[in-house]
Amino acid sequence: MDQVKGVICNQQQTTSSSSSGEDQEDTMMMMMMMELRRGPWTVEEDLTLINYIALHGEGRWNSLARSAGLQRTGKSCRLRWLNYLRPDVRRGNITLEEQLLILELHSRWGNRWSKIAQHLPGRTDNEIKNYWRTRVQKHAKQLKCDVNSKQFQDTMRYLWMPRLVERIQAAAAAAGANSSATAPTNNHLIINNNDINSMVDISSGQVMLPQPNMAGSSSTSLSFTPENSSTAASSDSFTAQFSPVSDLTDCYNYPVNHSSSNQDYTNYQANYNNQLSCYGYGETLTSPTGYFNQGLDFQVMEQNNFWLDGGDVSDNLWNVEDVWFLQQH
DNA sequence: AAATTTCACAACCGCCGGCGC
DNA sequence: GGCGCCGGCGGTTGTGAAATT
Repeated sequence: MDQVKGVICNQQQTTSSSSSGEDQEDTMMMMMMMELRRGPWTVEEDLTLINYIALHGEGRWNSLARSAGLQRTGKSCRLRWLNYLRPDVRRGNITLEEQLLILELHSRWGNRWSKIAQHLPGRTDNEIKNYWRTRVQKHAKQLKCDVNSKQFQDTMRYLWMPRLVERIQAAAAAAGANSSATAPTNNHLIINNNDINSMVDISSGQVMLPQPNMAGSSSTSLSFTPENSSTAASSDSFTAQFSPVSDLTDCYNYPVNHSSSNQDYTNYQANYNNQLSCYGYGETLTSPTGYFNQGLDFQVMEQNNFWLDGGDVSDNLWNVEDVWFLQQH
């Protein structure tokens, strides 16, 4: 494993790059003078870094690297510490709650990974960025649309995110006191995932998010309304609602399997229309761009074969609705 | 079983802004 | 105000593991 392919960098690869500024020259200088290592960190290097920071604290990364005797750039040390070695860093198993947060915050702020990461304690911008690229963009690719396109963003907002909320609540209800989310009490579902202290209001469908660096003293609500769609949002503070799950569960639970009939889906769609109209989504099933007003091409859906029965959690959130949603363009 | 492809994620790169001198 | 250093950020790449052919 930790084979040192940490190539001792001499003049490597710089020839073709556009020698932009001092960063590169400085780095090259340092590398030539100190034979700086690159690539995967070894256990010994990790321990050295951990021990040094334990004794002297972090910061001043370039001098830290030198003082600790690490043949790494300060940047490399900083990155290794922040993304991997820090005691409070959490890796892997991005929860449903975290996925919901990521989707919402990304729709709001775009690729502001560090800003998004501030709302996911223990998660690094790097991990969120990787999650986005490997999971979300993968689905955009499967659905043959651009991840930044309006229809994909609306698909996330009006289909995927409500589904996530439903799953979070279903999981909480099923698991009860043993789950990562406590059973609903007083119409509130507390998502108490060690680091994530979010709250879903059962009756209103609100998700309350903790503000960063405020120790849960205030919160932020997620929005799923057209008024607050990705194009409209601008404020860091937001409050709005998605449809209460208790009323829309059936919609999201449409049986996505191959035996579903056209009539089933038509009924389902009508139901969805009715439900949404109850919550201010308009006369018919609407999105800001009106995708829901179109007909349905089951043949195309069958051909696309998006009835997923496996894969990770996020995979399961994509189904016939998404394809249909996107087919409307 | 071997080869190939895909996935996940750690690490690097270049750019930029803040800050001290 | 200019300069250099440092650190943060977002984009990209490299690579081992897992899945597929």
